Amino acid sequence: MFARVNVRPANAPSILGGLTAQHADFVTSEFHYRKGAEIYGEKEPAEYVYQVVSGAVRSYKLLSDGRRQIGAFHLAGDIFGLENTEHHRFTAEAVVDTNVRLIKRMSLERGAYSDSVLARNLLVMTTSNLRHAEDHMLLLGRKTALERVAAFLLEMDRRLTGVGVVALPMCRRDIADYLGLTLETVSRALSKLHAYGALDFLGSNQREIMLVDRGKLAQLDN
Amino acid sequence: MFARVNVRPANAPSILGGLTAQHADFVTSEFHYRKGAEIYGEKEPAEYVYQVVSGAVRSYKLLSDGRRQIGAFHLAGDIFGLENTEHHRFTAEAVVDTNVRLIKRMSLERGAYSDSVLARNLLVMTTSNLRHAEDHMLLLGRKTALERVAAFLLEMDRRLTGVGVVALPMCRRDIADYLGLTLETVSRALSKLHAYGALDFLGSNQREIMLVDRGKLAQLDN
DNA sequence: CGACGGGTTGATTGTCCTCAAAGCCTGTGG
DNA sequence: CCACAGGCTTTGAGGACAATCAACCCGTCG
Repeated sequence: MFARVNVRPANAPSILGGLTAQHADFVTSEFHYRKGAEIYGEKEPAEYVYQVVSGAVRSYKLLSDGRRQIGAFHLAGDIFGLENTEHHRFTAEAVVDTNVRLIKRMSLERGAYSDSVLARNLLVMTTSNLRHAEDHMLLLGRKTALERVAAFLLEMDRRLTGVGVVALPMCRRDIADYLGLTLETVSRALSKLHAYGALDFLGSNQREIMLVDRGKLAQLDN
Repeated sequence: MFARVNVRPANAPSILGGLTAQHADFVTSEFHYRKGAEIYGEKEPAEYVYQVVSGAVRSYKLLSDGRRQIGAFHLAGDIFGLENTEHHRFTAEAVVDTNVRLIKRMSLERGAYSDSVLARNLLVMTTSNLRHAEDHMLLLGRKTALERVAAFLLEMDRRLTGVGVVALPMCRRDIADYLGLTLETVSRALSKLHAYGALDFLGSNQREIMLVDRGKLAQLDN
């Protein structure tokens, strides 16, 4: 059968790997967060940097009336909470039960001064976040609902280590808030893609999706 | 009367200033681009980093059918084209007649290895771009047309050195493609804000806008 | 002058949102 | 073991906001 929980991906960044090797004292501890638990809040002082060991995390901003925009999902292996600012710019919550590794931010800053490789890695990670945000602006500003959902599935397919199957850790509402849509629109788009023959639903909870025809999805993705 | 062309802002980053002082050989030349001229294209090798001396630049991505998302406007003093990747991720064009200073990217990279201050500055600039993109995702994903236009005006008010007046260098279509709207919707929103008493039009071309009541705009901005 | 670029405004359309109902699965407690 | 509640999802009906299509205005420039 198919794994329900995401495992350590093959493409996990060597950044923290290298970091732990060279700077073992940076890694302070590992922590478990229950589904829905807040890891840090927007505007809180940024004391730590985090790496997802297992599970998934959502980073989001809120408007005053509760509208929510999820800026990114962090999956196993991903590093998040690296702000380079005094305060967090997002709220981070566990999407499902999640294990997280913590690194003290102060040590990273200090390290970056003395260690040009570490400095370079910080820049690479920040650039990678920037690239994702830039692509997501295009999606949010200019793509249709169907195109957004197709792009989302392809992104998750790439990032989750599914063996042909995308096992989404997040609910429809999370997907909607990531894509700038409503949960109903996401659901309708998925149904449409199913009818179109681009995907199949596997599990009983509709979160395991087999991408039957990636070509059809890619065509929608532009 | 009011200046029609943006002048060098007081808050221009000291980053490149310091850079030119310490690494004068990095600055290769200054260049003029006519209104509408392309400075570089998406996926072109990133050879240079740029700084706007006067004028304005738009950075955008296109979908295959021509839909356009402007990721950022670069105004006098701003640095752009700093990708940290081999290739540019946006196309950059002059919004109006624009003067631009060029810095060879290779020299920057080399400098960052030996010079930790320079490395730090690269990170700061990238982080600043990231923060802007993160805020813009919230706008594109979750704000209404009126809220987007209000936020846009406040951003331009902050960034342009207007003496009470925002002298927009870009046309309605550019604003629309920045805000994920159509030019008609932008125009309607501006008319609505005018009727609402939040702003006045000054010039004959409707691009000089006086923010009569920033409070009203800020309220819409959340 | 007449063409053109840029802007506004009106009428209509369409995509997505909102509101609502129902189904399914899981877990819990009698 | 079954009843039932709650979370999550799907689907339908109607409505709203922004897009589209279109007309017109204004200023500039050849």
